[in-house]
Amino acid sequence: MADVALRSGVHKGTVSRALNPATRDQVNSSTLERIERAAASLGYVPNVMASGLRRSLSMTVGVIIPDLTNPIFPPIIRGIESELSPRGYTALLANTDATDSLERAAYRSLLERRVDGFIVGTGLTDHPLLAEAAAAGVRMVLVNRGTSERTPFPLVTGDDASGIRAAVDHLVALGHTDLLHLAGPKDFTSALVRAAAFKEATRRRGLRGTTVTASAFSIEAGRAAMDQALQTGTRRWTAVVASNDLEALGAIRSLRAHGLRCPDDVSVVGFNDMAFLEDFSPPLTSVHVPLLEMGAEAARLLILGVETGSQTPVTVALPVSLIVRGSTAPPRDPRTLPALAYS
Amino acid sequence: MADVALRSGVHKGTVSRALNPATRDQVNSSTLERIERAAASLGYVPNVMASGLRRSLSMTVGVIIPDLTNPIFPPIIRGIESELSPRGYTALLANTDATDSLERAAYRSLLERRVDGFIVGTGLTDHPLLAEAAAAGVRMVLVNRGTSERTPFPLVTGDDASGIRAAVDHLVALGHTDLLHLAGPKDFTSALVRAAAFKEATRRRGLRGTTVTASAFSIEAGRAAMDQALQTGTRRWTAVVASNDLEALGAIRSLRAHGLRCPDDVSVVGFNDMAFLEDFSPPLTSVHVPLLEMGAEAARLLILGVETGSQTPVTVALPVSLIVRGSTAPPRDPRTLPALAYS
DNA sequence: GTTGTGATTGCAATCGGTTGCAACTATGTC
DNA sequence: GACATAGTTGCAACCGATTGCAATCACAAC
Repeated sequence: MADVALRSGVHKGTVSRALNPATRDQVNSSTLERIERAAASLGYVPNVMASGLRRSLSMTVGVIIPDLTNPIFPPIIRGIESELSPRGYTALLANTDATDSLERAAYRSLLERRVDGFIVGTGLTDHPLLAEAAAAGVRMVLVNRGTSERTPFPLVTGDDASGIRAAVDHLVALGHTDLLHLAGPKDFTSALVRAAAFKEATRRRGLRGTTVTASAFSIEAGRAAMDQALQTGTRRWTAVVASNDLEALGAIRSLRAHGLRCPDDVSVVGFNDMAFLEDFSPPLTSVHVPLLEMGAEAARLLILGVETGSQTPVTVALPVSLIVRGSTAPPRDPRTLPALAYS
Repeated sequence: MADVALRSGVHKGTVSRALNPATRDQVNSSTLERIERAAASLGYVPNVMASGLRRSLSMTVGVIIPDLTNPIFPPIIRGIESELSPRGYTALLANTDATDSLERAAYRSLLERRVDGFIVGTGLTDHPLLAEAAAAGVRMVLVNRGTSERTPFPLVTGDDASGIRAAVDHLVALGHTDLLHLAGPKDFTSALVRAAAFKEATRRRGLRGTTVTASAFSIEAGRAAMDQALQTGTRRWTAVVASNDLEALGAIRSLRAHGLRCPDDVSVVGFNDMAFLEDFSPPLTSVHVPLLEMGAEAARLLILGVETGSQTPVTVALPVSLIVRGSTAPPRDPRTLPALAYS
């Protein structure tokens, strides 16, 4: 910038004003043009760090998620980015593998970079970091999963309860009366909310509902939980509502290993409607969650908080919808169930 | 930091030395302890921007990709991050949608943030930005896809040619002698390399090989290209080697729409081995590319370049391997081909 | 001719660390 | 006791912008 000032024969303060859109009108148009020419010919690139240092603003947002390879996160992050980049913000990404130590490290590292705010998608129910952040006056928005306690931060999720209700209604309409819920780990609020909604929905409709809990939101955990469900005595349920698409996929693998077919023997509904579900075997019926929009809304909320300087802990529950594909069908006549099912 | 200095009764220069691991041994251990206590009690968080300003180092790396929701990128980025974060670097993410203007904007925006280097996964064959970056002395590593011209930047890819050869060999072993290559768009080098390898492999083995080119590396484009291939006269080929898993998926959709089954009527091989392929219908045989490792290697190369201050344009081709699943099988007797196939 | 007004521009402090250099202290050596 | 040496710490300039305040200037009004 000093070079530009020298080249155009003005003080660097004037250059600063000329190059900043907000103060551009304070400088004479002929000077402005001269400065702009000088800047262009010198290939001047402003230093956001220096500007940020002075204005204590970094124009960056920290995004903390457990694992980018979990298919729900890429769309969320794209959504976030779609709102950030037009406004000049950039996303700093950190994965935590849901590890407490990595999570602290990521938080700290982003804090050291003076991010203007955080978008957090880890969603562990109890989180000391949140209280800490709140106390420190950090701007933050929770996405996808909330926390058990009240937090001072806004939250953007899908409407979990209504998604589960839609899934149950769909199965009921097909003729199922005995359902299994493949719940997610208890330390995630989304899992808790969905499990509660399942209980409530089956009770209301007078259905039999059983629940098994997977140890993680993953294919492996879903499969293990399903294995367990299939090993305990006589199976009565004819359909499964999973808390997550990955668990649903694991469940289908387990069913297949036990000689049961989906949807012929057992119907399965997933949750999130991750990409490519229609190409799966069978194409998975799932609750569509507007992940992109979720990320975008979270980013909007965060920027609002950053720019107004205050946040209200609203909860935004985005509408979801059931996408019916090939993994759900009317139940078979129980008498024709294959023997293996009872093993 | 001034507060910490005040509190511990030393000069801020000393605090700086005490808190920096590299200069920590220059300060007396009792003073050090006093400073650390003061820092902790004050909740001091160093400002990386300020430090970066002085040292002209930002400890950040810009990652430019076309689209995070393309399933090959999340693993690559995880790989990158796994190398960056232990060394104190953070990734700044930017999507470009393969748009030239967005790409320039992303590059510029990251440059303004004074990233220490770039990892670029866009892979358009001709790229003015690369020449520009090279001229500006920017550190950069290309990942997944290279460029047609020689660039002064290192490149990390999978071994495309050997992957295609493995796919062809596998199909030959099954008894196929007439293959179709579903190529990727010509403006991506990976597509070009794979197409050339296909030509070469079929020629060497004395097979008939046809090529159709998809307009993008996507399901839709793959499907469209396949539709086209199926509409042109009599089909002789019995297997398809796609340039990419998404194209393969699109091809399978097209086949299905034309009343052809995979692998019964037509075998299909994908490329990249993206996640969840084994749950697809049919489970897709694909060339496994070590995406995580690719990202990690790119990050290592970049950090090396940043820290040594010089880069050599090496090309690292990571070994790939064919993962055989359910989408490939021996060809049917041509006479039993369903009539639809000839439509 | 004087004064007021608004538009430009210069000045210099500041943001929060880093670092070469100088100063000071304690210890050891002859 | 003088002096060299190593270990600590203070000093102050600097990184590259931003911005409140003051200075300057041109022009119009009186």
